[in-house]
This record gives sequence, C-alpha cells and structure tokens, in this order.
Amino acid sequence: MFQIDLKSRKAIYEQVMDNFKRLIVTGVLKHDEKVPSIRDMAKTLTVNPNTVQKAYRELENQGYIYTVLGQGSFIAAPPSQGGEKEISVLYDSIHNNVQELMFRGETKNAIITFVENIKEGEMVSGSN
Amino acid sequence: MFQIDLKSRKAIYEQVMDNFKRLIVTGVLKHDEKVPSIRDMAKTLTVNPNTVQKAYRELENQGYIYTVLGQGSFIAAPPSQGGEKEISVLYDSIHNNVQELMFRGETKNAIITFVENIKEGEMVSGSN
Amino acid sequence: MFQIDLKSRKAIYEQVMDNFKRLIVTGVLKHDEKVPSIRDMAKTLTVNPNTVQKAYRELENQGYIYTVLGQGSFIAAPPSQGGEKEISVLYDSIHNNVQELMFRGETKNAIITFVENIKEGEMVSGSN
Amino acid sequence: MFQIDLKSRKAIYEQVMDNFKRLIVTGVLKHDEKVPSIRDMAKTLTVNPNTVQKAYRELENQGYIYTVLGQGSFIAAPPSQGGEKEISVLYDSIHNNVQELMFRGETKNAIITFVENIKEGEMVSGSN
DNA sequence: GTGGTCTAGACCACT
DNA sequence: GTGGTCTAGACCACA
Repeated sequence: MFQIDLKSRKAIYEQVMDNFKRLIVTGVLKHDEKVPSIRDMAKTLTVNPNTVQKAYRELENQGYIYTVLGQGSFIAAPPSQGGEKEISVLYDSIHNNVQELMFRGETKNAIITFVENIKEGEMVSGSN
Repeated sequence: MFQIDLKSRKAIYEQVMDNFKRLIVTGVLKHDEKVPSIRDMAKTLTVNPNTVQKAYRELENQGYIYTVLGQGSFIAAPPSQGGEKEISVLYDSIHNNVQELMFRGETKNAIITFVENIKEGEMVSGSN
Repeated sequence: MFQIDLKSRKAIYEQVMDNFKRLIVTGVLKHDEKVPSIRDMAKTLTVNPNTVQKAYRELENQGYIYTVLGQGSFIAAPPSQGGEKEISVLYDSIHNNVQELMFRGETKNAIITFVENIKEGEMVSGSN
Repeated sequence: MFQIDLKSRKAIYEQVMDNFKRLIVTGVLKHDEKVPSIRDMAKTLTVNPNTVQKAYRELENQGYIYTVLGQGSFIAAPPSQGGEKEISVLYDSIHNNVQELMFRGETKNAIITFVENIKEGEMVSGSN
C-alpha cells in the first residue's frame, strides 16, 4: 500500500497519516472503503500498533476516516462544505512555497505551468 | 519585528526561523543587513537566549544568515545556484496542497488565479 | 569506548564528534550499528546530556549518524557519492601538512612511505 | 599580500596566522625579511589592530617570527632541529586525512600521486 | 559588545 | 526507554 521511512525525522504516525491523506485525496481510497486493521497495518509496516492507533485516531479527528465499533475503520465521505480554515491554511502554504520558489530563482510562469499540469487523481513521489 | 506564540505546539526556535525566512524571502530583510543580536532578540521575544541561538544556528546552517565572530549575524546573499533538492520539495508541497484544495472543492482556475496574484515581495498573514 | 579531555581547549562536543568520526572512518563502528543513547554516553563521559546531544546533532547534520525517533541513533551508510567540497578540503589539508613537514626537514620520500603504510582500518594514537 | 574572510567561522587572528605560516613555509617570505607593522597590516586587512597584534604574538610564540623592539617584526630562521612534537602532530593529521579520503572513496594511489606532486615552494588556494 | 560552550534540571512527544 | 525543547545562569573567546 505504501511505505514509511523509519529514518525520517518526521514522526511515524504522521507519515502514516500523510500517506492515507494522499491516497484519499487522490481517489485511490474511496468512500466507505475499509482501511486495514490496526494490527495488520502495524505488522505490514513493522511498527508499533500504538503508533498506528495514534495515526488512525488523528485521521478520525480530522474527518478522513470513521470507525464502527467492532468492525474497523472506513474512509469518510469527502467534505461537502466547511473547512474554511483548512482551505485558507492550504492557500497560505502555497503562497509561501511560491514565494520561496521565486526567491530561489524559479519563474512565475514555470510555477503556473506546473500547477496547470496537476491532475486530480495523480500522485507525487515523496512529499514533505 | 514579529511575534511568536509561546503556547503553539510548534517549537519556539522554529517559529523564529519561519519568521526570519519569511522576512528574507519577501525581501523585507535585505542582503548583509544586520539581524538583532541573540541577546536583544531574546529580550524582545521574552525567551531564553539559548533558544534564539538555536534558531540562528539553524538559519546559518540553511544558508539564510551568516555570522561574523564578535560582530553579530547578517542576512546572507540569495542562493545563486543549486538547492535542487529544496526546489523539488517545494514543488511537491505545492502539488499536494493543490490536490487537497481540489479535493475540498476548489477549482483549478481559482487556484491558478491565486498563484498569478502572488508578488515577489508580498507577505501573507499567518502561515504554515 | 573512548575518553575526552575536559581540560582541553577543544570543545567537548567537538572531541566527541572527532572520536566518533575516527571510529566510523576506521571501520570500528559499522553501518546501522547503534550508538550509545545520549543519556548513557553522558553518564559514561561524565558530561551533561545536552553536550552529547549537540555532538550527535552535528554528527547527524554531517551525515555520520542517523536518528530514529524513540529508538536512538545509528551509524549511517558511508557516503556513496558527492562530498566534492569535503574531499578537496582534505586534500588541501594534506598539501599544507606535507609542505610544513618538508619545511621542517622531513624528506618527501619519508612522507610517501608513511602514507603508503596507512591502512583503511587503522587508528592513530592521539590526533587532531 | 593575502586576504582574510570576515565571514569565515575561523577566528580572524587564526586566519592571519595561517596565511603567514603558508607564506613562510612556501618560501615567499624569507629569513629576516620584515613583516608589515601591526598598524599597516590592520589597515590593509581592515581589521582591528588588537586582532593583528594577537596573531603576531602567537606567531612569535610558535617561532615563526621574532620582534625587535622599536623596529618591528621579522621572519625567523627555519627550525634546524627539534619540534618532534610538531612533526608527529603533522603526521597524525595526514594519517587522519588520508583515512577519511579513503573512507570517501579516494584510492590510495590517487592520494600518493597527489603527495608526490607537491613541491616545496607551491601554494594551494584556500586551506583548512 | 558579540557569539559559543556548558551545566543542571524540567517537561514533552514518540515508540 | 528514546530524543527534543526550553529555561536559568555561568564562563569563555573574539573584535
């Protein structure tokens, strides 16, 4: 499904979250699809189950998955409305990244071309 | 100059770094300009000098400032070349942010318009 | 493992770094081997944990070790490529040392014989 | 004569010392030749006279120059004998540098060839 | 004045 | 258990 980098400075549970988010956002994981159990996930990634549990708990808090007691966790429906704050955070992040790219010599046109070529169901290698 | 949030979950020294990076990238702080001494900065922010020192040391490692022994720290010259890895990280981050925005219902056109309106010396309210 | 000289003019954290570098470069410490925890090392050397932490952080920055959150630090893989600048610095240092040795009466042949006898996994008493 | 790098992490007085040592060892400055006065040197390098004074004092301690009261400082005679400790320090430094070069993938032959090509009166760009 | 090092000791997050 | 952050406060070297 995906891999995590134990040597990374990023916390493992955050890496797990990021990977799930990416798979959900890119449409690989669809609404109401079941996610692996905590134990299976932990075994697959060879990490501590507590770590996976923390990732799932956070994902649930942020609305990406929901849990049915005794049955496991499932992908939540895409947010139909709301999340204004989330959206502005994302825009701010883009703003900063674009400015730093320009500071580092990238042209605005190159950046816009890059953005234009992004498709809704496409993934990028490794990120943040 | 700027403020930091002592209650934030983000480390103080990282907040200091982010603020300086933003001021440098947006052109507010210019090449060879002197930055406040560690002690002054610590007093202004009401944090421990060691914390500011850590921020400055990291900023120096990352090439944003340079230090002259016994005289203080100064804004470094913008990166003329290299930083390929940095640049690809920034592009990846934009990629992910754009995808999540589209997942949340924003249109590609709205995002591109947003990017087109970013100027090289402009700041954004709260970021990251 | 090794000892440090608290009275030396050289910073303690630098002594710790130098010792680790020597053990790594000479092959005594091998890839993925665990290094003592910060607390253990501090106890062994009878110095403050913060001092050891600084040494470890720098060693990580320079690519000699890597850290797994919550598990400790480990010896990194030898540099496969790059480090052009590092290499030229080392050559420059040799250049200067050889010239000073000749200035002090050592013959070129004696120096070359010395270099020829250096083995990849050999240590030298006290250095630097 | 030479330049110093104010931005370097190396102390200015040490840079001055290193430069003089290099000029002496490479034969550019010869026995009994006069070295610039502290004031002239400070003006030329645009540094504090106290800094130059410290460099000269250290150079005198290490036997590279000697001072005649009221007349200035002069290059000392090359060491005819002694300095066993200095010599072993230089050999140790070479030992370590060679080992690190091999660790970084340089071959022994390449290093030996490099040493063979060093001439007594040749300089190297920037060192250490 | 400046930054750099070190200690002692507390608290937090991750595994 | 592990490393990471922060504080308070001392001392040193350099310019």
